[in-house]
Amino acid sequence: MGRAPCCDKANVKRGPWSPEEDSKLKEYIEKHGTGGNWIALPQKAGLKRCGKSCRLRWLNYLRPNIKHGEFSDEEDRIICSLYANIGSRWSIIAAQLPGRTDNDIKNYWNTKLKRKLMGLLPASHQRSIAPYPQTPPSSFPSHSSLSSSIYCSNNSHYYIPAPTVSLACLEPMAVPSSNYTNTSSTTSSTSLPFYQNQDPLVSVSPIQYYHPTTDTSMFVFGSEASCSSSDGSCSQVSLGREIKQEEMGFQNFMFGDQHMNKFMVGQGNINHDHGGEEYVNQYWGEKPFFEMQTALDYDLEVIKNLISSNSSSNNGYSSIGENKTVEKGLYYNY
DNA sequence: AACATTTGCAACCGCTTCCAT
DNA sequence: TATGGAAGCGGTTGCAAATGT
Repeated sequence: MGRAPCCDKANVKRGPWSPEEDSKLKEYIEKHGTGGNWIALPQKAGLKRCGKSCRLRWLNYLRPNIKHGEFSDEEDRIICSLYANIGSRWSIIAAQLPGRTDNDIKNYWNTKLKRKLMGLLPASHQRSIAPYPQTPPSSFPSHSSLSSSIYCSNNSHYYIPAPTVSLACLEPMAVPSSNYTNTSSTTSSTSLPFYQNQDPLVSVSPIQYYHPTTDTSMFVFGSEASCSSSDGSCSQVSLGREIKQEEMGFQNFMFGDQHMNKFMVGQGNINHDHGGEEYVNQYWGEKPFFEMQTALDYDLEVIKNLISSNSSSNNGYSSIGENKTVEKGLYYNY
């Protein structure tokens, strides 16, 4: 039993909008607003269109201050940077580009920008990037939710994309410091004054923590899970995507250590109410941490990897063994 | 000039999320 | 807490225009 259709498909007009329809819709919304109900709007406006179609037409074409035409270099840069960090979250990307719609950006990316980027790397640089193996190396955490298509290989170094965020808006926050200053799995005090990035844009990205005294940064994918579903599984968001996990308090993380020039990815339990900290599936990468941030080279590598991993998967969704699903270049355990 | 292919983009489809009840 | 309906979102499709042969 599928869901009921949003409108009577047989009695609604489809296809391109006529100028008359446009002016009817525009006139109605300018006079009455949407009323918060797109389904009822077409009838009130005298249009034989589906409410969803009206909404799309208004948002993507008719609403004021819509910008059409060429994208600037600055817009290109913003799109690339955000795509590298959050993937195809077009609505979020669009929110950073005034006047641009998610549809516009998506079309621009798929038809122009992606190709432009794929041809942008100079040949010498392209040769320096080792082809990404289909599967992670054996040293890579076998049960980690961070795996094949997110990690990048560059010679013997493996790393995952880090968010390119500023340290400008940070709020104090207590986070575990074990395994962050020490590679051993022994726990340590959590009193270090880390600061959590509060930028709403970054809230869908790995959370960045910063320790001002030691001038070190740490990125954590996901958040402490709170279990509420009846089947005992948990949901949390990492990179804006949902991760379900069976064990309470487990989260996926990447610790970057600027002093050691190393980083670590893995999973851990930092739920202090349930037995403190425990880290599993650790993997220490040898890519200097600072190299993972902000450089355009880095973004291009990530983007290239994302593009190729997306195009090689089945519409971005393909099964990789039991309980694992590739989604837009990442796969998770659940 | 005619036809084939490619490109660009508007619109649609269906799934997920949100929110009121 | 569960449920249903509407909005939001991202992927895909269809088609006209542009370009190539």
